[in-house]
Amino acid sequence: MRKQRSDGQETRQNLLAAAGEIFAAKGFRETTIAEICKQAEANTAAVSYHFGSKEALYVESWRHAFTRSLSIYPPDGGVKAEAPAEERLHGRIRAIMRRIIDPQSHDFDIFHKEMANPTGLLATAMQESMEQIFTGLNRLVCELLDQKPGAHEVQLCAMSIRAQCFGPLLHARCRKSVQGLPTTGLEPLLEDVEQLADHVTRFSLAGIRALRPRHPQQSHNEVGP
Amino acid sequence: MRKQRSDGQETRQNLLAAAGEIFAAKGFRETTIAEICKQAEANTAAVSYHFGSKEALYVESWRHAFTRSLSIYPPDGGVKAEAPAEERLHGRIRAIMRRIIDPQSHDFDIFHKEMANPTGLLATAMQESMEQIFTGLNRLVCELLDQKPGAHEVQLCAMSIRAQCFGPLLHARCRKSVQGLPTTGLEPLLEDVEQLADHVTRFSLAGIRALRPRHPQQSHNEVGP
DNA sequence: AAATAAATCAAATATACATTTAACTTATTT
DNA sequence: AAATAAGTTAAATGTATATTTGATTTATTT
Repeated sequence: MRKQRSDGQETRQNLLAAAGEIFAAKGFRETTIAEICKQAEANTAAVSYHFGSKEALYVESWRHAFTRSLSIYPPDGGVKAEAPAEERLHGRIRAIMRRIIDPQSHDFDIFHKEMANPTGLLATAMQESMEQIFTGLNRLVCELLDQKPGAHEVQLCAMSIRAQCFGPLLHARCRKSVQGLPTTGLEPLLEDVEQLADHVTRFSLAGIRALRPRHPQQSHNEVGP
Repeated sequence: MRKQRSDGQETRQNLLAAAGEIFAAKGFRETTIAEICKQAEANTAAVSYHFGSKEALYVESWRHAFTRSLSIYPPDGGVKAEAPAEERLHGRIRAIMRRIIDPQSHDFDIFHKEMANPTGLLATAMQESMEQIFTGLNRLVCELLDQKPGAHEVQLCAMSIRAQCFGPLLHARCRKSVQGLPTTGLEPLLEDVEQLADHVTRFSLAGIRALRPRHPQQSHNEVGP
């Protein structure tokens, strides 16, 4: 067994990085191997050599981006498991939002484009990845609602929260990538993720409480400013 | 001035219909003129002849789809302007959801793909169209919050509501278009739009009330089953 | 230093597709 | 019925781009 040349892994990494960035910006179909290779300072044949095909590079670059992103933004947002449920929710919401807004994170852009325009290539990889983020959120909602995981209310509330995290930020990202759009006056709101996270947390806690089976009124601790 | 041949307008309409359907399913770039023309039973040169280019057909087909959709699902959901604000909110939410879920409506699919993967061609057309739907919702939120249109709370709450309307349904649509995805057990929830609309209304009204400047407690009429 | 495997490269190949062209049909007008 | 304009058509053109090829370079081993 012979050692590999050192520059082999380097081009491979360069390709992964460039691919993540460009696939995120343009989606699978509109991305050309030529562009990726130019940015990675590699020859076009390098993709075929290192990954086999454009498709395989696509999948690998998604995994790469997601792994990176998950390690930087752990799903619990760094909030301790012993903290009150309200704070834990706030942590999770912040984690999702920070991840999406981070211009270095490309996994959500790729994800979004893949949802809108499925190639089918990421189906299983994404399914697994998303679960890592969402099951924790689901459990937390169970706890807040005081219900079993399967309950309709739980599914619906979790859905409401997820949607509020994704929607506005993807919207913001999109606006940036198209120039010449008239501004709507709510751009500053979208810039301030912390404020957005506070809002979604408060809004959602109120929504959850409204659905909770009537109990002796419990902790109404608010989270946020 | 000479009369036009009747079959001209017919192919034109066929092209618009086919284009809406296929652009919605595949997005601009992955759609080929050949496929549209095949479905419209027209020659490939017909696009050039009737619309000038693929780009122009794209824009026209969006307008066509949106106009149709708006006339079938008026933004107020058919709820009278005199009805209580809670019911009017319910109506608007239902209208958005029904429109998205209708398999004959292609405007939201095109919209979504354009957001994810902007061609830039629809920027202005979409801006105008969306406003028709959203300004009404914004005014309503103002009323519910008892605040001025520009207030941060209003923008944030309106955003929360919009996100809850779009997110789950687009999600549902996407799942249908990719086969071989493991089911998650929450598909039935997504099928039942009315239930979903009820949930989002209730959840959001609670969220809004939590943000409302303290007043003598007012009408707490619930909407839904 | 020679041998070898890994990696890179420029150029060639092949395919997919939007658009154009110019001939051909069909309906309407005079 | 001849003339004309609208509309349709098959085939041709040109461009973009994924992938392959075979030669070439580079680092490591013997």
